[in-house]
Amino acid sequence: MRDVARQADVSPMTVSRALRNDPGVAPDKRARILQAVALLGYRGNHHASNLRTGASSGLVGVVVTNLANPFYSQLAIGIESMAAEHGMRVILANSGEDLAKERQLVNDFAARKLDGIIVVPTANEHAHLDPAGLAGMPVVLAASPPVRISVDAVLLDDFSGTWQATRSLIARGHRDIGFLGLPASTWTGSERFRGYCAALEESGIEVDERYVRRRQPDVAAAMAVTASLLDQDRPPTALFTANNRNTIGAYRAIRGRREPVAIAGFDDFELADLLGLPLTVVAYDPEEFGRQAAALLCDRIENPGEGTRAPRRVIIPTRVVEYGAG
Amino acid sequence: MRDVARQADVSPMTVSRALRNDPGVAPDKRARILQAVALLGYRGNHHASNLRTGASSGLVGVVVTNLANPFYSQLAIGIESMAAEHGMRVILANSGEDLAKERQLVNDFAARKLDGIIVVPTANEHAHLDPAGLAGMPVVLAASPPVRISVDAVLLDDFSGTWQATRSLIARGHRDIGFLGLPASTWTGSERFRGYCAALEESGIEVDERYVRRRQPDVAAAMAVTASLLDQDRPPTALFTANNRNTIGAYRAIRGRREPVAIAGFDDFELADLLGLPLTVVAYDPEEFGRQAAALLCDRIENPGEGTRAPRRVIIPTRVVEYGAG
DNA sequence: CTGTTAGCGCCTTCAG
DNA sequence: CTGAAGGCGCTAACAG
Repeated sequence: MRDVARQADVSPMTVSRALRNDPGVAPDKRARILQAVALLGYRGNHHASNLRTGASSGLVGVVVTNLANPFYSQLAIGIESMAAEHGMRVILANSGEDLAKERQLVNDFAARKLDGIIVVPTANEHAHLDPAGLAGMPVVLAASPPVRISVDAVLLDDFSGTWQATRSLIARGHRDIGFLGLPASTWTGSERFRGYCAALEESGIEVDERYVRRRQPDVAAAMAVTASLLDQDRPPTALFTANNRNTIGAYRAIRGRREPVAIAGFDDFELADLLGLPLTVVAYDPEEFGRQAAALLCDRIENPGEGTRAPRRVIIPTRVVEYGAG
Repeated sequence: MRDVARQADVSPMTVSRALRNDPGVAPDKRARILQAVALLGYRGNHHASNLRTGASSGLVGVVVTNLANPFYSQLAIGIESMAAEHGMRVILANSGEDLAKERQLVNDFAARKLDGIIVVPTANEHAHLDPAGLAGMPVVLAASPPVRISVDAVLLDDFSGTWQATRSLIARGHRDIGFLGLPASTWTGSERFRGYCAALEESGIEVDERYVRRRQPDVAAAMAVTASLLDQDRPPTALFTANNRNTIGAYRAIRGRREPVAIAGFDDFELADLLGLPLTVVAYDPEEFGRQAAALLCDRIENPGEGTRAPRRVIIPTRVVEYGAG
């Protein structure tokens, strides 16, 4: 900056002002300065500027559990687009469902003085996500409500989406319905199981633990587990699958079989309508989910005064979509 | 930091050293310092530290053209994973195929003093991507070779992948083969068209411009264009589709029709094997693509001395996969 | 092993 | 409208 000042024959102070579009710089000097900047290829230093102003870094951190799941990529896309509308950029990181890594990422983000973070928590342990311990950095949780901390959250309508989709299986005459779920300790895992149980109960069907599985982290595992479900005595005639990985795995396991098995699953996905099996999905807009999370966060960032305002919850609606046999 | 120093009854310098795990701090003082840090909830300031050391920010920037295309999300996943192995984080941004936005993003990244950037260029104008104009910040291009600048690049084997896939259509007796391409000015668009032409030529088939289309940015457009291709006199009996968006759009347009149309397309995608049509795809590993790009970049970052070393090119191999009729 | 001094590049403040 | 002085939080380089 000194070099630019010398080149333009003004003081560094004037350069600083010109570059920030401060009103009150003589047009001719401004022109000289801009020319000098171009000539020297000068580029400001955000670190120095942020250090002095203590100003925002213009960065939002995002921590998700599994980027390989298209749901999380789409979430990231939604966050990125809303953040861009607020002039912010997104730092993306993957916790891989590892609580220690999540903690480390959050701490790193706080040290970088990010303006805020959006986290899909891996576990129910949220103490490290309390803004009070993060220099007041706003936090928004996605897909899981806060536990013993007070922050905004965006959630899906897990319970009633699952409930309705399971009902639609029952309405088609199924009574032996398998459940390919998520770990019971997670919010989505538990809410979706609750929805499944509620639908069975209201029709007087008992939940049979022989039909319930909860440990299928990827498509291959879901395939294997589906096969084992169907190979037992009196196998289920239908399945509820708790996310898109399970739906696709179940579909792959079923398609080679003689006896038809109906599927209802959480998450819509591209080409779901073309699978050539009757398929019910609990659909919602994952990008909108991300946009809502970013909107909550940007609001907190832009209105820091109201930091003590009650935490908000946004519920993303779901709808049940029936795909025909193609 | 002063507060911590006072609390621990040492000088700020010692705190600084302790926090950076400098060897040569008495264990008892170190313990006192860590305790004080915990008590006060102190957190270092990256901006100040970076300002002083001029050191790396530990951040890699990524600019892609269209995050909504799963190819780019997977690319980002690969970059994120390799960057994480090198202790770096990723800032993700979307240019939306807008050159002005790409320029702005790159400039912003340079001002933030990122350690390096990976860019999927929107156009053939690359002057703004020259490290010489970016304070020496390393740049790696993805999916497009550098034009009039000297930087590393990771490319797909666009030409021969397309050539082979088109040949496989010809081998099955097709001679009227449509081409759903990408804009001719892009590298991938041009290379894939070249591969298509080469395959036709070697079999003595003339390229018929009536069968060639290049402006289908999304699935809906690809569907509409496919319908118009097939509704002309003497419609093509097969199609080569230049990316996954076009393949899926073409598939959707074709499946309701009476006369069968074969498809070969660039990009593999989930569920491609289940579409119930014979489908040939040019497959490769998009995450590996991202990992290779990040590896090139991290190498440049970690070995800055050799900045003048000749630019490298990594070609990601493709293979042709034939999916049966399901 | 520890503290002192000085300054990274910028911006707030105040005096011309 | 412009410039001089000083300091944001941290850490090299040196001196004890």
